[in-house]
Amino acid sequence: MAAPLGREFFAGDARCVARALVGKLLVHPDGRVARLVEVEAYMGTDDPGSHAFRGPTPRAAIMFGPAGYLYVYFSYGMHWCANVVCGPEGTASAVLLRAAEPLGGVGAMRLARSHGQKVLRDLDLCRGPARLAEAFGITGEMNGIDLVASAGAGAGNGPGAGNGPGAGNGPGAGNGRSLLWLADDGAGAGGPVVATPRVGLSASRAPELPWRYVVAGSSWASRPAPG
DNA sequence: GGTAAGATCAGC
DNA sequence: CTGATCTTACCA
Repeated sequence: MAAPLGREFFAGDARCVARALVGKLLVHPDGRVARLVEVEAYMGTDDPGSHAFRGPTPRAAIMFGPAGYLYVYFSYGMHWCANVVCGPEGTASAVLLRAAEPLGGVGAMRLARSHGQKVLRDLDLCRGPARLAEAFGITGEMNGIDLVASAGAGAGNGPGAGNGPGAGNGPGAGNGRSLLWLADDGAGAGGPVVATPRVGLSASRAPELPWRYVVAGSSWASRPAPG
């Protein structure tokens, strides 16, 4: 049983939320499920590594909004990366989803990730932020969606319930209408979670801060972590 | 209106 | 290690 995470889960300090998210599940309504093994916290106007450092620019504005929404940005002219907005409204922070262990819907992930006829190992499906986003079909069109189930998630068969992909089969049935959400199955991270410096930031622009949280020794992570 | 750098990945 | 590929934000 995997209980969807509510908005209050994301409303705290992004660094605490990030650490707590390791071991949680990312769930797509079509049955794709993966356990997060690596995330990073990005803060607001005090964090030079954050997109919100320059204030609420059009791209970063969503980071200043309420917690529990998806922030998707386009990276290096070809990749999408997925974040969860954290903290109280008016402050900016988010958690970047960097890597996960595929648990369900692996076929759909492989399909979403296959660019040619190349065969991808399970290990390569979600190992890295752009790979993870691609495996779950996350693109800019999903920027700003609510990752938290709306109240009264029960039936969801109203007059307007017809649109949207994959209405209500699979594990997603409990959530109502989100296109994507996070859940807790109680299993935890399966090992110690360690904090390391964030990946990919130029050292000259941002000081090294240990805001990357990763399961020690996990081979599902985008790069090895001490363990 | 021009430009440099970027929360990356895949192929040599 | 390097190329791909384009948006964002900053500067003139």
